Amino acid sequence: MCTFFGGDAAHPLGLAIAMATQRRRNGKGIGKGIGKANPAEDEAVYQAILHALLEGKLKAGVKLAEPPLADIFGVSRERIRKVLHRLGAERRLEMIPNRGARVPRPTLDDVRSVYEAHRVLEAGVLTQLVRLVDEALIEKLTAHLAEERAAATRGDRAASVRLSGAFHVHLVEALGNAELTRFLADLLSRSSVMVSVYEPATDSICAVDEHGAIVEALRARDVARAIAVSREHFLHVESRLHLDDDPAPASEDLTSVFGAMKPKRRKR
Amino acid sequence: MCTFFGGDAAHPLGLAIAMATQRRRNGKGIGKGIGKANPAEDEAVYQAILHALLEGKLKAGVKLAEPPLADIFGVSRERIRKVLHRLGAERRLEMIPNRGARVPRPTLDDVRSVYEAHRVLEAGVLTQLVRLVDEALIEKLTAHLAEERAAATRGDRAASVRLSGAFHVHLVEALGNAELTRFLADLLSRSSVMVSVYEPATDSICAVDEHGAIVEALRARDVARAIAVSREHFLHVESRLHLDDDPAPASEDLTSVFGAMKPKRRKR
DNA sequence: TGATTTAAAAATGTGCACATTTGGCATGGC
DNA sequence: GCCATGCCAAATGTGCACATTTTTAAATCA
Repeated sequence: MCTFFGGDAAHPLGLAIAMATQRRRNGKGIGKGIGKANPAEDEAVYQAILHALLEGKLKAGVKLAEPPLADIFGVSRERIRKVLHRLGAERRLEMIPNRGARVPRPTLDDVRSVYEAHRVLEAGVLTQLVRLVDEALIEKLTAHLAEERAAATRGDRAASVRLSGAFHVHLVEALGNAELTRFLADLLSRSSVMVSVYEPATDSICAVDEHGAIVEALRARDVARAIAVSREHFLHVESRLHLDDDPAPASEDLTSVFGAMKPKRRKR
Repeated sequence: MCTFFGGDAAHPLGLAIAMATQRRRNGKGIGKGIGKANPAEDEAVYQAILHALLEGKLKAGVKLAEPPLADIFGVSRERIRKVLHRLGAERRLEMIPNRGARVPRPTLDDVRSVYEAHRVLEAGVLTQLVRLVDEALIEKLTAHLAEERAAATRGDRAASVRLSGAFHVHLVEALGNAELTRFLADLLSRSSVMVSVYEPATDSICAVDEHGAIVEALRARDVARAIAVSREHFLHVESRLHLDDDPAPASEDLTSVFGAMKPKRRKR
């Protein structure tokens, strides 16, 4: 059932390969010449790893060593190092001193914690939203519901998952508060990593009706009902969480994960 | 009125100076000798700068250049650099490419956004809390109220400010959700920086009664009332926000801010 | 054979030497 | 007198050469 996934738009992978190819080859000989200023390069590597993480291509527990990544992306090791530490600061990677970076292996409690946080947050959001709700918002949400339903009947599971998460994003964004929006995005990105372990997205769509009930309560400006429905919705999702029995050895081969990008040179 | 300030306990400044003094002096001559592994050193510098930020010693807009900081703390520039970038990733410092780090200068809207986020979050927290509230929690909160009142009558403004923030921390912590607790801590730390610009803490205590009303509503398990009171409380605070007319040139002298710590050697 | 020790290889962490960029200041032109 | 331009000092960014630590493998011993 509904695994919430943040709605990222552009896929900067193409950008990554473009920048990787255009790297200069400097004679490594005597020439001490160095400092190259390319801020886009950092960003491209960052986005590539982040996307691999969000798309679940990087399985939980996988080690992200610096040398192979530097080789794959065709950049210096410190470049990789900086990105890895940044992802660690954002709590998207687990950094252990002297032992490198790993994709976090969340416990079941961690997952529950994230879902509960989302549930509590949305209760607050709805409380505030009933004060601001207008026809335009209702229409927007209704249109979104139609999209969800369409994807569901069409059997497009990927779209269903995406739209299901987007619904909740629409709710917070309606408040127009950057802090709250960021917080939700944080929760969603974290939950997306968990999918690979506790895949709650086994059976198909079930959320559309519940989402519709929330919109209905909003239209009626019935705070209590909106919160109650939202709560039930989340508890419903949480109850479906289960440990994936077959941990799936998790392909340790980073090259296959980032294989799409063409580095200066591969392994040799 | 009540400026919320996260309840930090230990003051790792002593630690910082201790580590600064015990730094080795290596002959800077030919000896290429290098790599020293001291994880506590990073942490000490990080905590020192963070605390200066949270305590408002670093005024908004101040430039945090690497060389002087490296000199003050007696560590290498890259050490400082790493810490600065980390603080930037946490959005506590404003990082501009090729132009270094500055203490952020939040707009009035930024401040309002933070307070609004706290307000919305607390609405959600209270919604969940009325389901879990028990005698133990009520007693704990009541005891806290007594502390607040004591500090107020005693005229201890610093304690009042600290306890006022701690009250809201107690509320989220009661849920036992790490994500939510972290989010609140984030909001509080951000608002503390804003105090230096829009000091909302001009007049003394006013929150104790409002805090008491929240506890009262919790005891009665009256969600609507709890949220309403909380909301009023926050709006009350927000309404007192005002732009500080006299921006106070902001002592650009970093040495005076971090003067407490004894480096290997000062300016010379 | 299995567990322990030891040595080699790989990976992480850090200071340093640069290159690049920015900011300030003086000089010169209008 | 004021703005534009060029130059110089300072600050930021980055690759590299190490040291340190961890991990892997081999070798030794019980």
